[in-house]
This record gives sequence, C-alpha cells and structure tokens, in this order.
Amino acid sequence: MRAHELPEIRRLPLFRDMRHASFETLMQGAYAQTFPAGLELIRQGDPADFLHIVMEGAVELYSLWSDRECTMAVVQPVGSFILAACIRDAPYLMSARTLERSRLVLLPSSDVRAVFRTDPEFAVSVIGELAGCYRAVVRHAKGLKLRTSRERIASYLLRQSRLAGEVASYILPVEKRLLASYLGMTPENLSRALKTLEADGVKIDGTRVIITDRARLTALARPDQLIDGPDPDGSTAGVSLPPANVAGLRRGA
Amino acid sequence: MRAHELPEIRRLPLFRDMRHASFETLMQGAYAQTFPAGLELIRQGDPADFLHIVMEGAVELYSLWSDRECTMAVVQPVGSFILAACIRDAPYLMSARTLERSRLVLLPSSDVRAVFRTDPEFAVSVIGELAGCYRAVVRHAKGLKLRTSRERIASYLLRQSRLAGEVASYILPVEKRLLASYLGMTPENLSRALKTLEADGVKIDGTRVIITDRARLTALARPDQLIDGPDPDGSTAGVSLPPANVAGLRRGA
DNA sequence: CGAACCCTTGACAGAAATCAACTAAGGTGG
DNA sequence: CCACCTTAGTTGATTTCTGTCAAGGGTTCG
Repeated sequence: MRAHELPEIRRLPLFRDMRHASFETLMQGAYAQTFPAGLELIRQGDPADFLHIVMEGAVELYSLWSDRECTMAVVQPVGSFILAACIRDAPYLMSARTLERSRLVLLPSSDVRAVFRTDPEFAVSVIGELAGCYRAVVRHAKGLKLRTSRERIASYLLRQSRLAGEVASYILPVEKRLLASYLGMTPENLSRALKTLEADGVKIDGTRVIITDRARLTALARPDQLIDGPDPDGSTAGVSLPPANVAGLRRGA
Repeated sequence: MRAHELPEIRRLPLFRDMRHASFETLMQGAYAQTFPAGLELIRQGDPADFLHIVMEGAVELYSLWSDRECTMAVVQPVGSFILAACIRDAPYLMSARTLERSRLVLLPSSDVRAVFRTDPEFAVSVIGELAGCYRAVVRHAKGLKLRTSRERIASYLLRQSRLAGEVASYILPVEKRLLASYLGMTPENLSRALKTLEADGVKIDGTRVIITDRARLTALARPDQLIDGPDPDGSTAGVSLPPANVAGLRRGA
C-alpha cells in the first residue's frame, strides 16, 4: 500500500466518518495490487471474500448467463464495488474485469462485516452507500423499461455532457461496444442508432460526441431527475457509467 | 394500531434485532391505516416522509416517465418498501398504489434515520435489508438484459412454482397486465408468448398455470441462482414479485 | 508485418410494439 | 334480478425495432 493511498481511501464517503481505530483495523488487513488490463478480478457466483476499491484505472462490472454477457456498470477511481455481496456474505451477482491497467485495494469481507458491527459511524456510512447503490440500479432498470433505445442513448449522451459541465463536445469515456451493452443493445444497433441520431441534434465522429442541437436532443431524451440522477451523493460505488471525467478527456485524444 | 400488529412488525428481519427501547420509539410515531384498492399511496418525486410497511393486502411499486408506466415490484405482507429513499431523505424513485384493500403502517422517515444512528443493532439490520434490496434489483436488471421475453416468462413461471413448493399447478398471484409490465413487455406480447409456451411445457388456463413438462420448461428458462434467487434472506422489502403464496391460491379460485 | 479487435454497413429473419376489434367477466345501478 | 358499463384478456393485421450473420475498413499491439 502506498503512502498517498490511505488518505485517499479515508476521503471516500464510505470511510470518511468512521472511527480512527476502526479505519486502522480495516486497513491492517488490506492489500493493494496493480492488475493488467482485461483481467478477470472476480467471477459471478464466487464467494465474496473482498471488498474492492479502485484507486487507479477502471473496472467493468458485467453479468453472464447462458453464453450471453452484459455490462452492468463501470467503476472508476475512487470507488468501491460489490459491497452488498460482502455484507451478506453471499456470492457475487456480477463479474468484474479491469478495462485498463488498474490499481486496486482489497479489504477482507469479514473485516468489513466485523467493523460495521462495532463502529456505528461506519454502519451509518455503509447504509448511505448501499442506499445510493440501490437507487442507482433502480434508475438503471427504469431506463431500460421505460425508454426506447434511442432515448437511452440520447439520455446518456446528454448526461455525459452535463457531467463534463454542459460542454457541447466531449470524448466517449468507454468503448462503444461496452456502451451498447450497458444501454442494453447490440453494438450494431448502437452504431445504427447513433447515425440516425444525427437528425436529432448530435453528431458522433469516432469517439467524439458533438451536440449540434441541444434543445432537439433534450426533447428526444426528456431527461428526468428520477432516472438520470443525480443523487449528488458522493461515492459512486459501481453504479452508473463514468462520473466526473471533467474535461471529457479520459480516453482518446 | 391493532394489538396483533406490533408483534408482527417486530418479527420482521428489519426490526427483529433492534433494542426494545428503539422499537418503542419507532412505534410511538407510527400510525396504521387501511386504504381501498387502487389508491395512490406515494408518487415518485415526492419527498420520502414515511417508511411504509404492508400488513395486509398488496402494494404495487411502479414508475412513470413521459406517459409510459412500468411495474417495478409488488410488496406483500409483511414487507416494507422505499427504505432507501427514507434513509437518504431523497425523493421517491417509484410510485406506489394499492392493488387491493390494504392495511399499512407508516413510520416517519426522520424517526427511522434517528433510530439507526443510536441503535447499532438496528443499523446492522438496515444494512442487511438494503443489501438484499440492492441484490434483488440487480437480479431484475440482469433478467431484463440477459434474457428474452420468453425466457423471462418461463423463469417467472418456474420460480412461482418453486415458491409454492415445486407444484405442477398454481394460480397466478397477479394480473397478467401487471405481470407483463413487471417482465418488461406489453400485455399483448405476454398473451401471445404464453400461447406459444404451450409447446415448451406449460399451459395457461385463465389465471391457472399448469406445468406439463417441467424438464422442457426448465431447459428453456435455464434458471440461475444469480438471477432467480434466492437470497434466502427473510424480508422481501419491495423487491420482486410475490414470495410465499404457499398454495398458489391468493387470487382467483 | 500480421493478428486481433473494434467499428461499421448490408441483408435478412425474428421479435416486439401498436392499432383495432372482439369476448368475457365483474360490478353498478336501476 | 337484469341491463349496462367497465375492464382484463385475447386475437389479428401491420409496422417498427432489434438481433443475427456476414463482410470489409481501420487501428493497435505484439
């Protein structure tokens, strides 16, 4: 574990308010490691041995069923994931893999469970974090059930613009195939839909998004606080696609 | 509040382990009320003033967006709902309405928040409950993204059979239109799909489900612990479609 | 330089939403 | 008690959307 990492973890909403002694205890069992890109970190169905924290890089949470696969979320620094499985001491519902070279901190689940039983402040933080995760997945499910593909794409593109500060142009933070899977469609479908969206106020040039008519795009997407967020919480715990990413320049140019 | 209701609430996993004094405090601010069928209990977007507990009847959680609507879950006795919004003191992400005449207990959100800060045992229960809710929604989302309509229907029918004790025949616990919405399709689509499923080992006669070839139906549904549950938790907190329902005889005959 | 891999495009088949009409069952009010 | 009305459910015809299969261009990385 590196010197600067402990304070970073400590600043996470999940760990910010806990007692000093509890934090020490948790970190005693922690270990950090750097993984190459494309590595499977956890496999759905396995017992939840560790709470994972992404310090650098990016991790994809995805699910498998019967030779099909879909992306559920992308976790970026500094965020944790699979807290729920750790707490329930239950099998992971999702798999996780690194999207790029990534540095993770792993906390034994048993330590996490032990600590929130003795540190009420930590328990409260865990409650807040879980409630936030829950609400994020509910939003995702709402989007899937209430919106058409084009509407989901339009909403996503607008949300990314908002997260970058209402910019008119930005770089997609993830590969299109991953985005397609996250939005619940095939890459081919996304590709075609993006093309037809040029008539609705947004142009895509490679990985660059250019909003040409925000009003028109907004009319199509009809963004909704209760689907697109925010819950201006704090932590992002394996929840939605990329937060922050201020300049819109994480990948590509 | 009726005499027998307090012990029933106390038996819920969410309240089972808390201190006596805390329980008393919570129940002091509680009030119970019976509502007619079809009444809107809460509207998405409203501030989360109360934690709701279903004592009798059934409550549908649904979402609205842009003149579309979809069912997210059905809560049956004895279960709670919208815990997450209460805890975050955030707007409800879902609306709720009674499906039949229902008796509810309402706990002021502020009381809930206050109590879990002072009663570590209650905090731990809340953590468990939220983690369970989170996992349930993740399962639901996985089903929507990984399975086709027919597979979702087949899985649902099999799961209901399992919940009723591997029976070969049972009565659908909810209206078909609601089921269609829950499974992410139109009523027409469900109706047609059910017809074609007769070739795959299940026959529907009105509200009665008859599994004629379990092996065949199972081959189609490919049930998966990581989608269809269980998390043999305890509480069901507004999470999936009906639990229990032992004889499969809640509605109809 | 070659091998993957991502992305795109085209052609096609299958699935699902929509619109409309019709039936049946349940509840209401005369 | 019956006529009526409302609503769930079904079925059909049609259109739209989506997934699948296949091929080709471009890029990255070893």
